[in-house]
Amino acid sequence: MSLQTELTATAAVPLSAAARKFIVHWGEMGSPWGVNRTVAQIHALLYIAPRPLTAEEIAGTLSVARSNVSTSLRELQGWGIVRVAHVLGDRRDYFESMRDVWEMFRIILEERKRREVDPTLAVLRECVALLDRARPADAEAKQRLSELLEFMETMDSAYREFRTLSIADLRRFLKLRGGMRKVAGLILSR
Amino acid sequence: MSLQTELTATAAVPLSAAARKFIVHWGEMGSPWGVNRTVAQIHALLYIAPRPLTAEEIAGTLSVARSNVSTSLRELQGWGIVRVAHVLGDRRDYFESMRDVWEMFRIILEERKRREVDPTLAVLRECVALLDRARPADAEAKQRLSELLEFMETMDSAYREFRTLSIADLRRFLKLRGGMRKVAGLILSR
DNA sequence: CTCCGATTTCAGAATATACTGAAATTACAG
DNA sequence: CTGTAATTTCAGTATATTCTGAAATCGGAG
Repeated sequence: MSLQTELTATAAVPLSAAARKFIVHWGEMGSPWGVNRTVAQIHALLYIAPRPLTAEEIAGTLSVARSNVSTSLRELQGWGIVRVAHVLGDRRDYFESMRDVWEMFRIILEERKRREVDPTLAVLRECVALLDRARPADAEAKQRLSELLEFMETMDSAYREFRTLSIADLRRFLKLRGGMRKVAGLILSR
Repeated sequence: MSLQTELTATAAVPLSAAARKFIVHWGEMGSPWGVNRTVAQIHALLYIAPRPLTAEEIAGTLSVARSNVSTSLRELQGWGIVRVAHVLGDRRDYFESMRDVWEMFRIILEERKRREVDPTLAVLRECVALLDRARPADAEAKQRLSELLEFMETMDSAYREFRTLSIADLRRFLKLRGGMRKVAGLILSR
């Protein structure tokens, strides 16, 4: 028997009231972001945990099936915001969340763009191409889809540039009070 | 019997292949954005339609129940991107989508901030306040939640400023090639 | 190779969400 | 007020998603 297991049947990590509140809320906010409750709760737990946790501990703390934890951890690893760590002399996998919120934000943005924006751009291009040789009755649809495509392409390019900024620069820029005003003054009104 | 009704049992609007492709795709993209398929499809249909449509026509075109259309239209009106229009001498409600993609983008961003970001900020503030008088064991959680709160507050302020720009300025800014580089050069490296 | 703890897979159960159709309500014409 | 088209509400049904627990797989120790 490993040193850590002792006689705990369900190895739950103790949580303060604040920690519980945060985990529950993060779980509820998951849906609009396209991740289910358990995945979001596990992420919340790992984010505030003072040390990496085993799947067993996560299951015990959140009261969900061990198998569910396994699947959810795989998804979080797929997003690239959770990774495996190991403890010397312990065969079990320990999991820890990325700490840097700015980096996490960037990764999630990138991933969502890949999954949602890129396929939509592809479809819009196809549709506009199809409508180029269409009847006059489809003129309105063509106009609308072209505008939508142009909008999304503008956003996409802006995002690509924004992505080239270092986290440090991005942070400094967003923290500037009156930053947007300055941008408007310096760059726009030429 | 009104002039428009004639003998059509299910009043469907004819759709080109491109239009169908767009509507189907937009419906699939709905989930990650927190709206269900029908709502997203109705929005897509109204967006490309050359004229306002009745609920009946929408139901016929998309093959969904009339009552479902009613509920979904209500939701779209709640988001503020669809509105009712009327035709002289016709009692029925006609529905049309907002046309300006930039304005639609702004409205959706605003609404999502209100529904997702604001409540999370409130919870994080509560949690950090609770952890201020907590045991040393919770030091890590406090640190993590403080950082997350600071990050979200920075984003929130940046968004508030960004919101003060006119659509025209915003558009010009995002369309600037090398815009981000210029911002970095002019504002950041002081 | 065998054993055993750790992990993953997956079929079925539980739950949540979306949708339908009938009934109720609304609102306008006559 | 009465009749009727238009719309909304809502209880029940259908569908989709999430979760569980048992079984299979993995992988290292001996």
